[in-house]
Amino acid sequence: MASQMIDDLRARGMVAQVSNEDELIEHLTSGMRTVYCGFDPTADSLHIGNLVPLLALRRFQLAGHRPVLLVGGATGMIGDPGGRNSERELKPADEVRRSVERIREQAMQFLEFDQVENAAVVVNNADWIEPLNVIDFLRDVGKHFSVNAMIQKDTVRRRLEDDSNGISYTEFSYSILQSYDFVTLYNQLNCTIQMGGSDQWGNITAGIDLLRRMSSARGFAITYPLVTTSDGTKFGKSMGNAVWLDPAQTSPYRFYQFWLNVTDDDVIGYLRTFTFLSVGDIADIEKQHQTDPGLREAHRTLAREVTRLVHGEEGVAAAERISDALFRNQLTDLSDGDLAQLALDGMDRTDVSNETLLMDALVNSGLAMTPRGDVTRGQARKLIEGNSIRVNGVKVTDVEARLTNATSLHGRFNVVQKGKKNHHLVVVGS
RNA sequence: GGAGGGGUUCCCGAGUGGCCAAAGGGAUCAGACUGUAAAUCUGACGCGUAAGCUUCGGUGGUUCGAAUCCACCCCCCUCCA
Repeated sequence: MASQMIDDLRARGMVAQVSNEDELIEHLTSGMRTVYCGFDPTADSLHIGNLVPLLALRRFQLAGHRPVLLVGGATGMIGDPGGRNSERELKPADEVRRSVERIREQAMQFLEFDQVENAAVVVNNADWIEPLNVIDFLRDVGKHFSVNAMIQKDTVRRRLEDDSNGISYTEFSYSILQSYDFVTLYNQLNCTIQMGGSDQWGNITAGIDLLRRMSSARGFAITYPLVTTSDGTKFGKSMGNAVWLDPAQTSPYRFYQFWLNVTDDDVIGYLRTFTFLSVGDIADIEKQHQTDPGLREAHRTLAREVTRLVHGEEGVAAAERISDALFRNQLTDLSDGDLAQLALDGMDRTDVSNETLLMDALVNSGLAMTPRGDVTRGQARKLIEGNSIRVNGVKVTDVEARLTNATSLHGRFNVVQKGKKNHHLVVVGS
């Protein structure tokens, strides 16, 4: 069962490195184990990149192990030098605290907490790191770390070798804190396995070393590859913005659309990583996809499955209602009620008064965003003159065009479209 | 504290007195093609309808004119102490 679990993860392309695989499999097979993964509060919401470890923890739980979700209330104050080529800006303390709370709540929906013997646990490393005093920390923990070894770690070395960026002592210390987390979780919860992104390998193995020295215990590391896109763009960005799990920041519709628009080369891999469909089922979908990629069945499945995981069945329904209305139907066929429903479903919406200039509507709705991220009238003008705007399915190239009750669907609705995929519901008042 | 190197528009990176709103590349946005895909081609890419206005770490100065020269300050990197 448990050894199959590693095999399954591997088949899904979710294993980058494993420490001592044979022993780890034996370890996982011989009982319920405790696995932890840390999340630093770098923002007040998790984003789809965080989905990988979150779902991996769930996979462990489904396999009978106990997942521990660590929120980095303390380490988030420091900043991990891993995966970065420049020093992090420190976040204000109260901002970090707020993020910790939000992230904790968001992450909890992916795991089972009640009524199972391997119920998940959420911890915050601020609970044991904040009480530390410097002397004790340096004597008890710091003593076990060799600076000679630490500067060999990839993430540190890269920063030491870079002549335009150094590394501060603060960030240099990050890995010590993370190691100490591992030891603490071992002592408190008998946690023996740490999971993280492949950029965490150095930090995790440092933890394993510390665990051996301080507690004479054996720890294991398992890392997943950082998600990439086949065309080299940054994963998890949609229109330049991160795709968040928080529905207030990324609506279920936009979330759904993100997955639906993944490039062909990535869709199968994402099905493996981001859904709980079996590897066999995914192979069938892949075959189908190769036969007729134009059908986009793989994309539809991916979008539906992941949206369901994050936003539930209702989120999927809302997202599909909007998608069908905007991409499949004739807008003019939609009834008053259909359009009202789109607003309820979370389609982006702006209210304007009768006789509003289309230009103003573009600005107010935020559609007139420059490549740089500002919303300007100039951009609104360029879009209209550049043949990029449709209102209710009809191209509008007149800068003077107005939205009025008379031109609106059912006297008030306007689906304003920028480019092919950006739709905004502009509702005209009286 | 000392010596040296560096801070240019979202990023990288040219530019060393006017021809610079600032080369080139990337990213991004849009148009065409298509399958709400990729690749490709085209256009846009500080703000403004325009006149013009605001940018090259900061503040002052030299000059008809500065991102470019001078002074002081701030920040980053390397080495020395």
